[in-house]
Amino acid sequence: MPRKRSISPRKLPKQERSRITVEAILEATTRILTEEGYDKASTNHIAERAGIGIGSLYQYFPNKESIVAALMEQHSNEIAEIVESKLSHLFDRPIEMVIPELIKAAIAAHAINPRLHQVLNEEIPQSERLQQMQQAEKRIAGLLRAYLERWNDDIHPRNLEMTVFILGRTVESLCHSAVLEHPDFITNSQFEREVSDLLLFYLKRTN
Amino acid sequence: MPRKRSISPRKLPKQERSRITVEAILEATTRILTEEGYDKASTNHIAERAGIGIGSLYQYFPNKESIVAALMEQHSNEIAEIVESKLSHLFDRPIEMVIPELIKAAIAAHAINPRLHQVLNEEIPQSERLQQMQQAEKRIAGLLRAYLERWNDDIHPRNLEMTVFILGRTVESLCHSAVLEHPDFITNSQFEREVSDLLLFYLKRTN
DNA sequence: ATATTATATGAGTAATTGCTCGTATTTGAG
DNA sequence: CTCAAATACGAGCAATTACTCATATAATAT
Repeated sequence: MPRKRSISPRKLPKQERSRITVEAILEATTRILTEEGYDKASTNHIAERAGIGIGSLYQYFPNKESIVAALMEQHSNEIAEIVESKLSHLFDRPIEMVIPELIKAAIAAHAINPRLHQVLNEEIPQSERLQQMQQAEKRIAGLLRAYLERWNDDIHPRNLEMTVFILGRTVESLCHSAVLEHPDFITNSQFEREVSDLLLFYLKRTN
Repeated sequence: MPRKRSISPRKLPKQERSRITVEAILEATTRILTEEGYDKASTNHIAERAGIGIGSLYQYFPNKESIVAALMEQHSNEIAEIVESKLSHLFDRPIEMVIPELIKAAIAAHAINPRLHQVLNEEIPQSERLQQMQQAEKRIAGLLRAYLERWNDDIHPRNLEMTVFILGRTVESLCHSAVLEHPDFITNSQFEREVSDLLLFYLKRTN
């Protein structure tokens, strides 16, 4: 009977000081990931930069994997919440209004901590990167699908599933790369405008 | 004077048997990366699966980094060549013909070894992933820019640099994700058609 | 004050890592 | 055949890794 490698915390902090310890661990991990990269994020180093003993770290996290998982869930939720809160009001608005807002939201979400987002997305070994990260994308894909279905009379995509995929991937990929590789694109609103056009002409096409 | 960590081979193979050894090393590394992931690719393990001694490995590669770098350059060249050879004939053809071919080429390029492409793109620590990988994208971006300039009278993008970026990123990202996450999309030609529409309506827009 | 629980600690361990170096074998030129 | 150059080898080292455990301190409850 192979014991599953647990991801959940070893024990929950009950006093204030331990809450601070847990926070320090997550903060230190974030700093290391963004400043030094994933391969420098050893548990010993995390404890050191958090200013705690290595033993304390293992009081609350059963293994290294669970620390990164906690960080992913946190970051993933922040992103999904930004997009969801911006789009939830716009369900009955026409697509010309929704798409630009979606793009603005995606850029804002990526601007929280671009480097952390990059490391979490690109540097974590597959085996550790559970579904947690893609969970945000799933939630957003659900929103998009619901929206497209609600406006079915105006948009009528050839293939709903494929359109949701193209929409989601394009927005995510373009905003992600732009924030990291072309911060100059983001300063004015031209980039938003271009990406909006890309998607709007596609969705509104008639044939 | 800090000695730079070299990437180039320690010595060049001069006899046939050493050429075989070098090939075995690269092949074993590819197999490990695709089957077991980057974090299982230790130099000892590579030598073992290549059927050679660890000492032999270090005859031709100064360090682990250089093995991955060699693999990246190889893979990167294969991809760039596929796309370039397909597009070089089409410089004077209209965009309605070129875009679908570009997408077909991109899908074909990603189909060579999708899992290797994924690991090389998503699992290698930033510090090791030199520019070599993005070199293929740079070459392709150059082609796209030249094409857009040649058809400047028909397409007149608002911002050439931004349009090249959007074009390149969208094609790469959609083909990459589709091959890995939606192989069912690839079997028929509907996906090609959809992505073509996405880009064509954008490029041909008049306003 | 005492007992119980929660929290903190870091020396130590077993495993793995990238890599060296002395030595052995094979090859091809003269 | 001779011999220098090319190639192969792998035991072993220093460094790093994830993680344990015995012990100590602090907070809380009674």
